[in-house]
Amino acid sequence: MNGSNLQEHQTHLRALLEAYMAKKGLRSTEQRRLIVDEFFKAPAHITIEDLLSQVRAIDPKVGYATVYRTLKLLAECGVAHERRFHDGVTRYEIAHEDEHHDHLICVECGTITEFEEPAIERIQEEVAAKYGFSIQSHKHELYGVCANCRSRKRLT
Amino acid sequence: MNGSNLQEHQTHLRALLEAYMAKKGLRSTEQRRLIVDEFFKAPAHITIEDLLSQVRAIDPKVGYATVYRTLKLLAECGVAHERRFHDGVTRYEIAHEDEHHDHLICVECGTITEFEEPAIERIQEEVAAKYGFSIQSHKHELYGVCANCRSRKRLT
DNA sequence: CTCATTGCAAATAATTTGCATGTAA
DNA sequence: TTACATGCAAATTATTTGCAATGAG
Repeated sequence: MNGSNLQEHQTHLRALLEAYMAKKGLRSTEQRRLIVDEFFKAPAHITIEDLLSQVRAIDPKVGYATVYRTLKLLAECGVAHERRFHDGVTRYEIAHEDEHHDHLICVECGTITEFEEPAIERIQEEVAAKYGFSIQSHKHELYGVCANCRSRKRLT
Repeated sequence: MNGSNLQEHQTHLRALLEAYMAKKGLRSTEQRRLIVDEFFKAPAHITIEDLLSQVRAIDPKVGYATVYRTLKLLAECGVAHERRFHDGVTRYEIAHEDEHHDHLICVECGTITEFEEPAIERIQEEVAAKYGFSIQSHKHELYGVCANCRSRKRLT
């Protein structure tokens, strides 16, 4: 995805949010705008905790609950996805233009890498068809040791 | 897997547990025996809550924490696996003889179906290799609507 | 006897909610 | 003005832990 597509995609997501808020009679507040802006700038798979401190660097008065509620809102309207990996903390990720990606999670350093594999997607659909199941979403995570950690271990 | 293999497998798991307990100097108590027996009889993907009431039907004095600690123990020695699906509750599953299976989860009725797909396993390994990543475990869950719920919906 | 285990209750951790006050529209 | 939003603190939910009493080896 090139720069202008990224730009367009963000614009699209913001429009999605705006439409959802209009439909529900929700209001655009200073806090929400700030939280949303920071969320778009934040690294993928950010936690509420981390996003809160990023937000508080700009406005220290923002409360925990507001960030929670705003991210729930983003998740509801499809702008963000909630992800829970093995550490019991919910992480949020901007909705990708292409939703078909999964995760490699390093159990040593916690690094999360995304991958995409159309062949897996296709087989998933076959499996679902076999069971008469219609897929709405999926979660596919590989836990193990990343290349970095593996080479670090070989050195020690 | 036929009946005698199932039997053998259970025996194997019990031996695994016994060995682990011996190694760690842990004791075989009435509660642990009861909880483990009930766990083996319980449906797959049982919650602590449900297992506790199953256990309390036999011995009402057993505490929540004991079930927790016993299932943690089973998970540690590889007799059970902890699974967390989208509802925020930890579920436990008996370790299968064949570990390579994944889950279809119905978002309507909550039914969890297991599936096995060697082709996906193989591609996973290819993906991992591409990133220099060594897989220790994985989680692959398909969320959607099961055949039953789909036909029920068509009728209404 | 010794030390792991139990059951209870209290502690944590993550998240959610109630409510008085603030503020978009 | 009206009712949604905020920030705080308190409530919830799931899980974990401390500890005195109990019980296995």
